Formats: sequence, C-alpha cells, structure tokens
Amino acid sequence: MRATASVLHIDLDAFFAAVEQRDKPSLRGKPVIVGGVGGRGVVATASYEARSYGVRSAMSTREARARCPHAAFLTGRFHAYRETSAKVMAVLRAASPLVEPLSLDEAFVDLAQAGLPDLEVATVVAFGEDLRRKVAEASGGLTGTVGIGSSKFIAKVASELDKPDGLTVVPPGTEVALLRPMRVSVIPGVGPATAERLRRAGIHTIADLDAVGENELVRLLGRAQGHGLHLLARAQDDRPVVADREAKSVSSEGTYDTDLTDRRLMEGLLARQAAQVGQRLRKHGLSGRTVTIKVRLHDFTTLSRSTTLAGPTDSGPTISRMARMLLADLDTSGGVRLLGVGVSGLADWIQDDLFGEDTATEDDDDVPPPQVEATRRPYVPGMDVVHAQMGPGWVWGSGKGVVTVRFETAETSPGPVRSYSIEDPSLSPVELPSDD
DNA sequence: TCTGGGGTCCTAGGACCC
DNA sequence: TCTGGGGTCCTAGGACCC
Repeated sequence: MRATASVLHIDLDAFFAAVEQRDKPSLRGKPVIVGGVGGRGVVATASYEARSYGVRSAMSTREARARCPHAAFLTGRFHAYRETSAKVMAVLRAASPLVEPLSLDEAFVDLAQAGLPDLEVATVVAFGEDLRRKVAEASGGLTGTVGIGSSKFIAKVASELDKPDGLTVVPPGTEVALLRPMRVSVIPGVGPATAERLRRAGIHTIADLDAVGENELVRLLGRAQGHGLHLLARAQDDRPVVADREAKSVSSEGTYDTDLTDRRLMEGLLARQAAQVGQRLRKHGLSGRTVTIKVRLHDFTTLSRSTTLAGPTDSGPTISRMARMLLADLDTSGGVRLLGVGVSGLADWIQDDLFGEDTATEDDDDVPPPQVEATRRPYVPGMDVVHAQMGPGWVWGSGKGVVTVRFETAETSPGPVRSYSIEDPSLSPVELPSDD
C-alpha cells in the first residue's frame, strides 16, 4: 500500500454491448445482450437496459431470453472490440507509461509515473476525470468507471462503487474503514467456492476475515490464498503495476450444441483448433512444449490430458497429432459437449536475453560448461526442430560455433536442414548442407 | 438440453536428481 | 539393510477473472 492514491483502475461500462450500441444507433437505449446465441450460449455482456431485467454476465442465453425476450441478442464482433480497446489503451499509455491491461475493457494505470505535479486527492481526481473524457473521445463515446487508491486492490474495489460512468477515489488512510463492512466476495479471487467455505466458518465480511488469524485462513483455504486474504483484509497490497505481461498459454475450444460421439469428428474438430492455435502462436512469435486437450463430458465433468515435447512447437499438424494421441486415452462414449486444445510452456525466440545464465555448477563436472548461449532459437515458421547438433554432442541453444538443425512438420518429414552460427544473435542460416 | 471462451494461478502427488 | 530432505519438472484438477 502506498502513501498516496496513485493507482488507477478503469473499467469500460458494459463494453461489448456499448460498442454495439455505438455502431448501431437503433440499439441505443435498448436492451442489448452480447454472447453465445446457440443452445448452450451464455451472456458475455448485457447493456444496462438489459441488466434492469435481471440479465447478468455468465447467465445462460436461454435464461436471458426468458427474462428479456425483446432484447437484441448478438454474437460478439471481437474485431471491433479489439480495435476499440487498442484505442483506449493508447489513451491510457499516453497518460502514463506504466499501464497494465487486465482484459479488453480493464486496466491499471500507475499515476506515480504519470508526471503529475503531486499526488494529492484533488490532483488525481482531476486526472481521472480528464482520462475519462479522453477515453470517451477516442472510443466514439464509450464511458468508463474509474477507481483510484493506494493499491491495485483498493483501486479495483473503488471502481465498483460508482458504476456506470463514475469515479471514486479512496483517500489514503481510509482504506481499512471502507473495507471492513464489505462482504468478502468483493475481494478479487473470492468466488462462489471460497465465499461458501468462509461462510461456513462464519466469515461474511472483511472485518470477520481480519478477526480470524492468518493460520486459520491458511488452514481453511491453503497457503497462498490464506496468506493473500489475510493481507488484503488489512488493505495490505504491494503488488506493482506491471506493463507487458507475457502470455503463458494459447488455446482454442468449442462447446457444441449437441454432444459429440463420433471420434473421427472429434479428431477433425481438434485438428481445426490445433491449426488455429498454431497460427496464433506464429503470429505472436511464440512456441510451446506442452500440449493440453480439454474434454467436457455430457455430465459437465471436465478432463484434461497433457504431454510435453522435447522442444517447442508452433506447428498446427504437430499440435493436432499430440491432441489426437491424448484423446485416444479417454472414454468419450457418453458424449462430449466441449473440446479444446492449448499450448503452454511458451518459449519466445524474438526477445530472449542476449546472454543466458551460465548453467554450470560445481556438481556438473562431467559436462563442459557452455561458453556461448544462443540468443534466439532456430526457427522456420510452422516447423519443429527435431534435431539440433553441434560439435561432439547434442545442443539446444548453447555451445559455440555452428549448430545444425533439422526441421519437420507432420507432412514434411524429414524437413529442411539448416545450419546456424551460434554467435550470430539473429540465428540466421549460414549454409544449407544436404540432409542426412 | 442449466452452465462460453480466453486466460491466470494454485495444489498435490510422483519422478528424478543431488 | 533402511531411510534424508530439497529442488525441479511434469501431470491433473479446480477456482477464479473478464
């Protein structure tokens, strides 16, 4: 917790629905519901007009139709949302260099980096109001709600207090008094399951949370969450605003209107998802070693199976092959409502450190320590490295001299062989010897 | 015909290594 | 001749967020 109210949280109001109303004037002032329109769809965002009928995010579209039959039901236009989000984030980044997006419609802004003359309450409020004006201007009239406080937690809680189109600042020193009467569920990270556990222990408010000891919370909820909640109950939160957080996984999944029973069809759907995951990995210059499939059965039981490759891949056919293998181990005879595939353990060959750590330790006396660390992984778009060799032994990104790499995909086996100079920071090919 | 899709983080057990 | 801990990696599942 800082001594000043210098963390700002902004949340765009009913974002997806607001973009639709912006782009289609006939929808303005009317209930608009964006989400899945199929038999198993859920609501992503409801406009405030729709919320007055009791429609909420994550509600099934079926129920939303029952509550508000005359609403406009729309599937998302994510291109438009991403485009608008980018404009808003640009406004935030122009206001402060330190911006942490949480999603398309939410971000933290560090005001300590914004070059303000001071961080008095009046100053940050004026800044927040100005920011809201600029966001509306850049987004074609979208409103956002702002919260400002001495930590991420307080800023986020504050932004919930005056929705929509509002601003709340929590003056430093008043945090604990604000929090104490609030229900535990206002804390981000306390969802239905945690709230229920706490309720059973007689803990309803943040004051209750503060009254039980840290040991008791750890016993109830586990080490990380128990410790975290103990701190938050006292408004103790030192988490920094972090720009440019890197992706940890990429995935694609789908829920089908009728349960799947045909394995060939499932494999085909997985192949399509794998291709999409590969495409998105390549687009962002990423590849990953762990392939995971997700299978939701007819009774909503959710299974996952994963496997880790020797080297990273961004190839759709490879991901698909692994996914098919993982699916083969599962009994899907009762029917499958959801299938998905993802890649994690992401490596990144565009922004690797110039020189990695020397990994040799005193116990590693049988292997000579690497002298040079490669700066990027050898890369051919859509292909896997299946073998990399340098000098006397196998090498992966470290060593000295020239490394020979064989690539392949599912269809192209063996693929091209290329040699790279490992001192060359770009890892560009230096020659193309014949395959062996 | 209750219950999306894209993510993040945590836990727990087993393998394996020193 | 019975028995260590610590660390890391991997897998599966679950809670949670927007």
